[in-house]
Amino acid sequence: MTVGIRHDDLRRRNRAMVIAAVRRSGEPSRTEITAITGLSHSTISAISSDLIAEGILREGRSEPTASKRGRPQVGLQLDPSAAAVLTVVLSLNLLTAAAIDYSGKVLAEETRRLDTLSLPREALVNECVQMVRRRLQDQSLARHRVLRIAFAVQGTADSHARTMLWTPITPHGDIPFADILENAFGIPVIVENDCNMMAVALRWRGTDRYRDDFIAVLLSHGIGMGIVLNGELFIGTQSSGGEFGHMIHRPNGARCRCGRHGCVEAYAGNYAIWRSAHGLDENTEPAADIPDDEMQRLAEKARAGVGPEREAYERAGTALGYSLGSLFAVIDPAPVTFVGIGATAFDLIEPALRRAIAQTAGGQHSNSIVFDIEPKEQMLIREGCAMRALTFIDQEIFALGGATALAPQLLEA
Amino acid sequence: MTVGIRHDDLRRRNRAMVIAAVRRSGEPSRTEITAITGLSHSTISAISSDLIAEGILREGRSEPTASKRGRPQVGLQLDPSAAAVLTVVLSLNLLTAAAIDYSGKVLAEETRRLDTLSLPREALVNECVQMVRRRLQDQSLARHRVLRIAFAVQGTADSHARTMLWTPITPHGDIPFADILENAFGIPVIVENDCNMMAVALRWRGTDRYRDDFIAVLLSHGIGMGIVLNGELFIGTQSSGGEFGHMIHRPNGARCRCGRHGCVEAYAGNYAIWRSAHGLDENTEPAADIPDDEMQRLAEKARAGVGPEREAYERAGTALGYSLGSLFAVIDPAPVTFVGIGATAFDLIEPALRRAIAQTAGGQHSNSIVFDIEPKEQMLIREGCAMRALTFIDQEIFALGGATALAPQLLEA
DNA sequence: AGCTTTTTTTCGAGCTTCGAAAAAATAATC
DNA sequence: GATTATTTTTTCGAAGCTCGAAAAAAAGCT
Repeated sequence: MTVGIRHDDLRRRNRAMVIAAVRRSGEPSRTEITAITGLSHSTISAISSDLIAEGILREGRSEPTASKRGRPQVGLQLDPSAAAVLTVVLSLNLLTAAAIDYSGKVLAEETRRLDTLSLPREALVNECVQMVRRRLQDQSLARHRVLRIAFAVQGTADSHARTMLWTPITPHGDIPFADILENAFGIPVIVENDCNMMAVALRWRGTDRYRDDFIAVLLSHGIGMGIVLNGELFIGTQSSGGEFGHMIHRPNGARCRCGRHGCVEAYAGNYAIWRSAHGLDENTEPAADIPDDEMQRLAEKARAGVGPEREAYERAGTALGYSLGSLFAVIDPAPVTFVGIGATAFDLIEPALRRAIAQTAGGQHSNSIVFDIEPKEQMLIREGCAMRALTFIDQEIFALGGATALAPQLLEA
Repeated sequence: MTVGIRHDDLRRRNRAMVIAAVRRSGEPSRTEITAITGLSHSTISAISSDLIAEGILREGRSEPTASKRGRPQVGLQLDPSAAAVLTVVLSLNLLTAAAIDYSGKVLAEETRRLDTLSLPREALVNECVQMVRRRLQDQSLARHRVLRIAFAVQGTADSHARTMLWTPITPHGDIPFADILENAFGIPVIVENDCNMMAVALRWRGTDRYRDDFIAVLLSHGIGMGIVLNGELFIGTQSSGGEFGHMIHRPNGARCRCGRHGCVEAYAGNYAIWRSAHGLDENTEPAADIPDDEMQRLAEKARAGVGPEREAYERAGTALGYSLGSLFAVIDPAPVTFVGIGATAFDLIEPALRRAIAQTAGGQHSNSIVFDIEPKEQMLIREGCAMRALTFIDQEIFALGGATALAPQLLEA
């Protein structure tokens, strides 16, 4: 806001605009880009011709748009071989990496089960480094230069997206994954919160209502949230990634994994539902991990009829409803996607959730609030990471123009 | 984000940048503006010479910066006669209007007491129109053209800042004040929430910690909030102006003025403290209005020793603490200024507030969170309105250049 | 084969910013 | 008091960008 626009910024910004238009629209013609960006035909022609010459865009081969009068439009698409990115997702007992080409297609992927809770710090770091090394040396990336690595983790990252500050999946904190991986491979790295990446992915999926303002809520062992406001990912002033799960539902209430009492998570996390369904006191120590099929069985029992299981899900719905409603009081209502294993039991949660939300200030139009379901969080997180890394390349590297002719990345460790 | 930058946008933006630099810095020299904006000397020279020729800026007369070697810097300041704005603030039983010159100085003001709760809709609207008419015809504005009117009201405005949707100060809602006043006077009008304007004012006061992220909380009959994030006023997706006062503190708790139960306001608003201090049930109907001196007396009693008054303030602090802490879980902690009559009793509220906030996720660094006090809300709201309207002129009118030579506004109704 | 329609490129004009040099205005020095 | 040094501000030509209009390209229609 405080810095002026220089003359050469202009080209950079407009190049970024054209690339963004292509990334968003699939295969727009130059004329369509003209309409999207509001720039003139001449400008779009000049910029896209540059981008094609630099190997960033290419003309689409297909010519399916028959039966129209004049010169046919020729669609522009991202050149898949212009670059590649790596995504790494670290979650409870699971490490996943994938190679993605510049157009966003998955080239290869790999998953490993780890006992993250008990693994020593060094071993955990080493697993990640080895995984990245294998992916980089894999032949799927032989013809690509990898320009970015996006690392997503459950928990909080610092505001510069360089260090994992805290996570519930291991007792070790303050791990500077960005520095570690950059030193090892010489490729820029960003560290991001998993729920934020879910939100980014939803935004790119392009559903109408997930454009400007929406929320992604992870219902898993813990509760997480990613928020998009005004079309941009909202990260708080310290980039903690929205600790929605630790909003206070009931002062001095049930015991939470975080050590405090009354958090939403202590009512709606897997362990909380499990604890409540088994009739345990709400101050019972949270279980470390509960397998997905165990939660599925719990949900089945709850669906079968009234009982402690049903009540546990209702309590979860109430906690989520009041907290979402309180959030909506400040943020204003927005569509919500529930992600993760808990989302498969949304039918059990929804009635109590809607009842609770209706009693809050943000719930005045409670019935018009839309909820969506997306059971598989892993894919969503990977998608978000990929888009995050790719748009970085678009804006910070390819928009510059001259700098495109970078030396090919070194793939040695 | 989706629209490209045209060549003529460049000048517009850089002109806006120069005007903003002058408005912010007081009386910067061209060289200082060069440093602030990052533009070249030549560009700043050209732009400021234009702005001076158009009567938007002028060279400062004072030359106090002695004792330096070379050619002395000559400061640039806003030309006070370039334009003027009107601010109108409507709050419980009070209507205030002020005329402000382009440099931000108050030219004249007027205050009227009204019984807003009982006044019919037509009469209320008429009071506002008459007030504006008197201000516009006043000779203090004889040599100024009024380019904007900013109308602040307790309650919610629509997202286009045109209609007052709902307010606690009168039973009438959906009053299109912007259209009414524009039709009457032919001057563009914006309708804003009072707490948002408090936040805008704090931002312009220029204290270091009120730059990028901070919160203004109005402690009055009701509880309101204005939030600035990333240096910009945050208004929710529907511009409801952050109904923080109606976050749920205790599900099914005390009765709130809004008809729901358990809202923060039902514990921390004037009526809630009064109700609690008098030992009334928490479901007792909220009082319509409580004079400031009555609240002062309550606070004195609470300071005198332990008793129901002291407890009432503690309950208020607890409610505010938990809610702020929950908000901080999502937004991340930020400095807070408490504004209004309740802020004068902050010494009574603070201990319980800090205790509560320390038990929430957002309160991990509870002791490092800074709280400030600003008892007089009226002045703050007026200041915010003025800056809002003035920056509108800066960006939407004066940044354009050619359009500056607008015909003088017609002052007739 | 010629005409119409639509997309894309080309080309000169008009702005804008920038860097370097010149001009302006003052303090320091001799 | 005249000269020199220093800092601010303006001037001027060069380079780059976008735009509109016109031309070129590539189809369908008659």
